[in-house]
Amino acid sequence: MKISQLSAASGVSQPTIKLYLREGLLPPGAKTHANQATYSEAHVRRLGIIRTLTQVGGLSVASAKTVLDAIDSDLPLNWTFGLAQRAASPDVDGTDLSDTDLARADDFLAGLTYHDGPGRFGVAKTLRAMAEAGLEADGAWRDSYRKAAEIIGEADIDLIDRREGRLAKAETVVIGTVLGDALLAALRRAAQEHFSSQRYPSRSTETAP
Amino acid sequence: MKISQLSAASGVSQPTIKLYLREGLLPPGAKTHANQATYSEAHVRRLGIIRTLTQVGGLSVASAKTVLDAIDSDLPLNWTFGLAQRAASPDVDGTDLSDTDLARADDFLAGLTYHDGPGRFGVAKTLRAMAEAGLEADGAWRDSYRKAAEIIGEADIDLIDRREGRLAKAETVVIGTVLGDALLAALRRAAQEHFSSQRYPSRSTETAP
DNA sequence: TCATAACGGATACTATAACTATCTATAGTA
DNA sequence: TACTATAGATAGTTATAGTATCCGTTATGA
Repeated sequence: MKISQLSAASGVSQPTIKLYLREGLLPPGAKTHANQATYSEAHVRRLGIIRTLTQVGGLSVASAKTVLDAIDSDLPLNWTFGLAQRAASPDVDGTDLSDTDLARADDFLAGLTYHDGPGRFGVAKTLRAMAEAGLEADGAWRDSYRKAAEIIGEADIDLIDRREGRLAKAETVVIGTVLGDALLAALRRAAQEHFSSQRYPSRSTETAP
Repeated sequence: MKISQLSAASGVSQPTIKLYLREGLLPPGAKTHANQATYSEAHVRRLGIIRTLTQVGGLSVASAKTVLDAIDSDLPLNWTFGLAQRAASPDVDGTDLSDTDLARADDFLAGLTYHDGPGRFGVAKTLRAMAEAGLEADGAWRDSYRKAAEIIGEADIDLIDRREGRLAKAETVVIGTVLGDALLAALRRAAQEHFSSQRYPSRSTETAP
């Protein structure tokens, strides 16, 4: 398969494919000459994953590269997990978080063991932003969110457990981490619409401009 | 309060404040002369919300403007809801979704009434991406996600119900929609870490590079 | 009061990211 | 042989977010 066919098969333009080759997201084709190479079905599939990560998951090209590298590597699975979480969570380091911020997060996470990482830091950062924005979340709301997160987190781990082989597990980790966020956000919107229209039936058919 | 004090009080640089004024995100100060104006505490608060939406929520300046306009307007609350959902959900229109895509989404959403909008379309889009990426989600995982979304969606509506007055409700809708996504994603990571380390205790202290 | 600093507002500039276009020498092809 | 396609390098484009500079005017304090 030549690059024109790869472009046609994947729906990605030739210059963009060349970009991904340059940046190392896509492995080079098999060289037949100094300026000829052939590509395989694996390249088509890889391009699909790249577009999924960048278009649906909203990852930058650089972030997509790090998680793709993690899939290909033979790093322990929990490292891949951490890399995927970090790639999908913009700029989450512990700096600029005060003890108060972390205490608020740990309080919210009551019942969950926590470690330094995207989860704890992200919760701390978001709760601080909510407090600053004047959105005081009451206990009932917080309990619902924690309960929902527990259900999902366990389901995610179960799903990975059910995969066989490191590559399948790693792909599930990466795709699941990135697309799970998007799916959850969309489901949340659908559920909001459901309960909103259930509670205010008269308005249920109105839509925003 | 002059612009230098507004900058100091909000932590936003003067040129950036001028940018937000130009773009209409921040209302102009009270003019005292042709080239003098004074700003209030409301401007400080507004800047906080703008930074929250753009920095934590990841909204573009243009998207932030639309939801801020929605807070200020006297549109029905469910319109504000829709606008906030749309602003926080990049490019979710129904085009490019096939009947198959929508059927898959509706199947997933079983039990929830659904309408055309960011929720249904986003679910359809994400599930299609998962299928293309070869991540087949089994029934147990799907049930967990739907259950979690129901818990959260109802909690969100309850929280809004408990607010008094249109402005408070509208602010809760906007901040809650945008920051709720971020909080949920972070909680999910924390829960994944929790169950992962519970299940594989030997690896629990390792961290990704 | 008058020199200097700060102001509002307009304009121009910079940085980054993600593509896109063009160029060159070479290889396949009709 | 003529002509298109190719790999790879280089340069250009677009959009977004923020920064810097300039201008004439206003405030301020020694």
